[in-house]
Order: sequence, then C-alpha cells, then structure tokens
Amino acid sequence: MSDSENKTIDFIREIINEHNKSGRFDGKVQTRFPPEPNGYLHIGHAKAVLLNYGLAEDYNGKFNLRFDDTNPEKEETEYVESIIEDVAWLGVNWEGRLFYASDYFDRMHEWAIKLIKDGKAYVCDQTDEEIREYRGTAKTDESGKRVTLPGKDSPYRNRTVEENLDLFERMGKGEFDDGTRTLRAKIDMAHPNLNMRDPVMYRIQKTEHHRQGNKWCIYPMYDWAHGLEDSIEGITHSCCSLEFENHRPLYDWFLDQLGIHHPQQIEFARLNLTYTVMSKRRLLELVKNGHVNGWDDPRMPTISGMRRRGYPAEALRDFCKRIGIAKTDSMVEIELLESCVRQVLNQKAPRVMGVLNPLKVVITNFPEGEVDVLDAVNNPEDESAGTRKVPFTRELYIEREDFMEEPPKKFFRLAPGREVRLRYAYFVTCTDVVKDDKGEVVEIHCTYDPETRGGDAPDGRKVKGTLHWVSATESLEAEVNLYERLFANENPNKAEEGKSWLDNLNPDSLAVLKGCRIEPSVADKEAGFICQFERQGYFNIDKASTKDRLIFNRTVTLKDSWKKIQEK
RNA sequence: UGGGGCGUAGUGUAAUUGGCAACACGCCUGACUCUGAAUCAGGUAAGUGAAGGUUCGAUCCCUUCCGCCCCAACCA
Repeated sequence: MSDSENKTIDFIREIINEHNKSGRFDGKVQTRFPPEPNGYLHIGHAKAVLLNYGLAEDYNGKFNLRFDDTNPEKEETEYVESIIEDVAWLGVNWEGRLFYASDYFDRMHEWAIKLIKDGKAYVCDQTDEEIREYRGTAKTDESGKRVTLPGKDSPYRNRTVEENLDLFERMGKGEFDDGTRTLRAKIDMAHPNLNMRDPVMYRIQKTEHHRQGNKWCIYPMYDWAHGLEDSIEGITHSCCSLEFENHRPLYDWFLDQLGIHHPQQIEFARLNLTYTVMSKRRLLELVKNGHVNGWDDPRMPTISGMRRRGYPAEALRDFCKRIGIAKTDSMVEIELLESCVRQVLNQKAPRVMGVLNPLKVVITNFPEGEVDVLDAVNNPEDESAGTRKVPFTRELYIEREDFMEEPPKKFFRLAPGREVRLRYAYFVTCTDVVKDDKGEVVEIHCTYDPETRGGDAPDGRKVKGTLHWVSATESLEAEVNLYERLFANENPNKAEEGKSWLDNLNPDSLAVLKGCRIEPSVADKEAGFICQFERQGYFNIDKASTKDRLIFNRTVTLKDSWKKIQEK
C-alpha cells in the first residue's frame, strides 16, 4: 500500500504523525486487534481489524492478533477458531503474532502484587451491591433520575500491605467463594469519573478457562488487563471504540503506576449499518433462538455469513476503506456495502444463465432432438475469461416475468407477436400461448430465425429486449436461496412501543426457490463458486450443495431500473 | 445529576488547519448497449446544530445555548 493514494488523512493517522514528529514511540507503530472469543466476528469487527492492520501497513509497523480472553464464563474455543479463520480470510497477516491475554496472567499477577506492596491496591470484602452503593451511584432520586454522589471509602480500604498480600494469595488459591472478595485499585472514591473510584482489578471466579484450565481462581478485569496486554506486546497505538473513552484515564493510571511501556489509546466510532443489528448479544440471540440458521447464515452480518453469502473479502476491505474513520456516531447505508460487492463481482464473476422461475418455450420450427451448441462470453468485463458453450434445443425455459400476454408500455420483453433476442442464440417471435384450466400461461410457442444465430440479424434489424434462457433438456435443476434484508427497519434496534427488536425481523428475508434451471456449465463447479446469473444478480454455490442437490445463494441482485420504472 | 464524547447534502467521509464546501453511495436525466447490468456524460442536494463575537474574510478561533451518544457490571 502506498500512502500517496490517500490524500486526506483520518484523525488517527494525524495523531500518529504527531507522535512520529515528537518521537514519542521512536517512529514505531504497532497495533493490534483484541477480540474477546465470545462470538463470531461481524462487519463492525472487520472495520476494526482492517483499521489496525492498515495502520501497521501504512507506517511500516506490525500488527498483532490477540485474544482478550479474560472472562472464561463466556469464551469458547469455537469462537477462537472462527475468529482466526475470519481475520485470515479478510486478508490480514499477523505474521505469527497470535497472542492470548491469558498467557499474560502470571505477569499481570506479579504486577498486581507490586501494586499491593506499593499500597495502591487492596482486597475488598464488599459485596457487589455494597461496592455499587459506596461508589456513589444512588439508584434513583425522587424524580426517577440517577444521581451521582461523592462516593465513600470501602471499610477495607486501609488494610495493611501484609493483610492484602495474604488475602490476595488466598483468593488465588481458591480459599474463598466466588464474589466474596475482590482486589481493587486504591485511587480516589471522590473522582468525578466513576471508573476511577477504586475499580475492581480481580474477581474470584472458579471457572475453567478454555486455555488455562483450572489454573486460576481469579481473573483480571478488562481495565486492569488491557493496558498490560498492550504494554507487554509493545503496542504503540491502541485503537478501541468510543465507549472506552471514559476508561482511558484508568488505562493510563495503571500503566503510570507500574512505570511500564505506555501505549496511546485512541477511540473511534464503531460501525452501524442500516437494516442490521451489530451487538454480539443480539446476534447470539438470533442464532440461539433459531431466527437464523447459525452464525454463518448468509443473512447474518458476520464475516462468516457474508463469506457464505458470496461477499468477496476485497469488497469488505473496500467498504471499510470507504466508510472512513471518525468519532461521530453514524449509521452507514447498507447500499454502500452492496455497491462495493457489485463492483468487485462485476469485474470478476463469470456470467451464467440461470432461470429462477421457469416458463417453458417451444421453438416450433426447431428440429426435435437437435442440440445447437452456441458460444457465450464468460465475462464482458474481462476478455481473458474467454467463452463457453451453451446448448440450444427445441424446448427451452425463460424467466416467467420476461413474458407478458398484455404488456404495458416500456415492456421490452416477450409478448404475443413480439420478437426478442435469446442471449447468444437467436431472435425468436412468440406465436402462441398455451394456458391451463385456470387461465395460467403454462407454455408459449415461438419460431426462431435461423439467420440470427449468435444473436445478430444479418438484415440489421434490431430488437428491444434480450432474454436469458436455458435448454429444458440440457440444463441442471437447482434450488436457489433468495435473501433479503434480515430486518424490515433501517434501525432494528429501535422497537415500537411495546414491541421488541425481534419484531423488526423481516419475515421474507429468505425465499427458497425449487425447480430453478441452470445452464450445464456449472455442473463441475464446487461450493463457493460465484457467478452472475445474467440480468438477475450474483449467486454462489452454497456449502450445503451436493451433486444431487445443487444449491445457490443469491449474493446480491443486479441494479434493476426496470423495477424502478414499474414502481412508478 | 456527575463525568466523557460528538454535531458538514438523504447517508458516510473531505476541505491545503482562516480564503466563499469536495468525493463516494443514493436519487434524477440522457447516451451507449446482445445483461433494463456495466460504462460514459450531465444533474439534484449541505451554506457547515443555533445565536453572538474576533477578522477584510470563519466549517476552522472565542463565548453562550441546543441536540444526540456513552459510562455509573465483580462484562469487554
């Protein structure tokens, strides 16, 4: 990546430039992405990883992937594995620097003892309710508002160093029950920032850790642990989301007390997307309650969901670059993401003809049993993609919506007596319409003009419409999943009175089409293969697809100006 | 209430840090077209949350006000 392409610089790069000027970190840049393995990564995480990785790239620095696994209650190996896979898929290279906060537990423990010895931390026997009360947050006042009070010292605040050392050791040995004691930093119970009112550093939690097993009975809290993790790894710029801004004084305090390497924490706004929920808790709920089919359901905003849906990593990278980075709370329109996806796929996806809702067409003047093999361009945007063969036969399928018995104005497709082009094949003219008892069109008859083979008329006559088609006999049957937005509202988090965010789910987010017909060239393609079904959109073969049961997912539709005309 | 942040077209970011606001997505025209796609050309749209002030000149500096977000877990 050259930095010449970036004429404007975001506020984080501005800060780094200043550091480089002042020499604060000797011109070094080291970043990290520190996910907690308690869920799958989503597009918001992609923004964070790519930001951190991009910073390292731009400044010739290094990037670490680090699992912030300090709370065994919620963390699982499954999540660790998925995160590694997703980050790699995004094209991020951590060059072997894959770390776990839990590997630093011993050092953190030693530092905690140092703070105790320095009289800067103490063991507190207050219950969580008492801690909250003493911290100075009265629940509500008469008017129902929360009020902040000065805060009172814990009665255990002035224990001797010896007693603290002894109790802390015994906490670690598991002598006390969960929740009965904590190690707290001795800062200032009157501090206007509540985070500074003697925050908890360790809690007793006799839970098995996914990597440490039962080695620990106490686990460090985020505020205590995070700065240490960054410091140990020599991080220079620790980027996190806005809600941690309040925590920066604490991040700084711990590092200053210890006198160790002190990175700069920088906060930026997390990504919000229209029609999408981004909270891990809610995504977990969607999965657990079966509103979607797993974390990688193609409707999910997870990296794995988007990958399964067919979104290319390149599009996600481009998207994250385009949304920029700032401190303003914002909501990005999903159309921008879709635009990025289309842009990449338009260049790369081979074209294929697939009929979603087949309508039979009989070419009455085409010989029965004959197969005419035609050449079709694989990708008009990329000549090197070459051509392929598509079989033309007497019986074909076209898209149901490409035929209208009584066409409105501006309808350029097939209708009785009208001539259109079948792509890469022939001009055909509709001569007859066959209906069933209910009056439904079940089949149409056409004649073809042999002179137009390949799609051009030697006499120079033009047609208004070109349709995709497929041979009825020489095509493959497929199942196609049509995905729409998972939620019906721009901001699914905002529920109407008396309703929950789940009521905003779009009931039509998935339509499964069966009996679709795809040209035979995809027969040997495997899961993940992505192509454009001409005139319809981009589709990929789903991981559940088999030889006997071909399954496609619709990644994104093509832009459709005919639809817009219709809606007017 | 206390503390911490943020306000620029519909949306997201810019603006040589004081020189009459740009880019992208969206939207609307038109051209072209064997994808009603893509591409190309053009257009619509903010006077920068508000009011004052400093200045020849303010998105940028100062003051006051307004609005929105976050925190007040032994989560991260």
